Amino acid sequence: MKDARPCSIARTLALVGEKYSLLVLREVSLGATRFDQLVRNTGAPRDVLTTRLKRLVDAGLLEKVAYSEKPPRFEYRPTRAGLELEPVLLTLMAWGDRHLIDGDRPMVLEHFGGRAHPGGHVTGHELVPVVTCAECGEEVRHDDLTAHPQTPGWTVTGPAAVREHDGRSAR
Amino acid sequence: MKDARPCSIARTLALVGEKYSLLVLREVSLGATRFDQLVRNTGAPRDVLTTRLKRLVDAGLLEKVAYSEKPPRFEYRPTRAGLELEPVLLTLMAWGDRHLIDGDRPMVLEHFGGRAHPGGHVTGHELVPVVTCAECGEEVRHDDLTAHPQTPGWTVTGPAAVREHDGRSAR
DNA sequence: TTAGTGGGTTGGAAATCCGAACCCACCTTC
DNA sequence: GAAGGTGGGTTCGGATTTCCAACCCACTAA
Repeated sequence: MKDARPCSIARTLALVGEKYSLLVLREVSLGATRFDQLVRNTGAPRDVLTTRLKRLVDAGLLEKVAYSEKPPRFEYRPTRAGLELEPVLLTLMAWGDRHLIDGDRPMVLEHFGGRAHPGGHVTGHELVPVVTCAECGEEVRHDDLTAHPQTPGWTVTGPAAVREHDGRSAR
Repeated sequence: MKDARPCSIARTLALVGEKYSLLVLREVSLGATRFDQLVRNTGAPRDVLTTRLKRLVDAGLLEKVAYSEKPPRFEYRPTRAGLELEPVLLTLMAWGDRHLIDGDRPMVLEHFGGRAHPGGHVTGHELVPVVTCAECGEEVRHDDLTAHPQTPGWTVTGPAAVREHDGRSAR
């Protein structure tokens, strides 16, 4: 990855884009925080898992917490930053559910939103994740976006073209 | 990846989780659809890019459209399914902007939402992507989720644990 | 004619991934 | 107290992938 467009997507992927990294985060989010659980549930080879865990801990996405001395044993808990990657996992899962699944989905997420009625039955509903804009509250559609690269020399040219500092429009 | 938890995240990543694949989708979403643009903007080696493009076309995320005969030249346009991965890109970018950036963000997305006033000035605002639940409209928080694996033998055990087959509700 | 461009393909070196085996400390059961 | 099991790794050699530079071919422009 020599000199590509400077981009937060690329930088994030440099951190968690290696094989198994996001699956590890999925598992710790689900509560499987121990080494052998991670081996079983992600399918990663043990040595690969070791290096992934090291990397994620160093990056501050996981923390290594001892749950036993003698023998020293650790679990890997997601930090706040790690949990904040959950939206990525949710959108990946939603896409896979929509495009890759033949029959039933392999996992259903139940969402307890809408300020649970105090005292009443607390009932959830199925989660249907959608990306919206915090500013205006609307669902984000591709055609409503315009990209403004901040680095000179890395303009965009397509339908989402930037119309910068010169009267004529791009393309 | 032998036998791991059956999961749409894993299946989606098996498709687009290889190095550069998501960057390719970023670029075609931005309008850079030609081979050498993709080489420049993603930083991928040309041969790797060739195999990635082949894979994405086969999977139906891109379509190869001729824009010149003699010599035959193609561009790679995102299909609807490909564009539907944009939420993944947006959440990755949002995370990187929040956690990885020292100074200014490398790219700002302008959102034209809220049903543009017909005739008036069409002004956008900065996009702040948030994952919400289409069912109840609320922002999705980790603690509001409960996972229900559908495959026997792949239960979850953590704070998002499943509470199956016993009447009491979660939380 | 010479140079340049778009879109690849090829070859060898470098990095990564993989599975299995091994290790060690502890706990339990016979 | 020997035998086996478990949790958490490390080490090994070999199989894949990735990388990068060089090359190729068809065409266009100067």
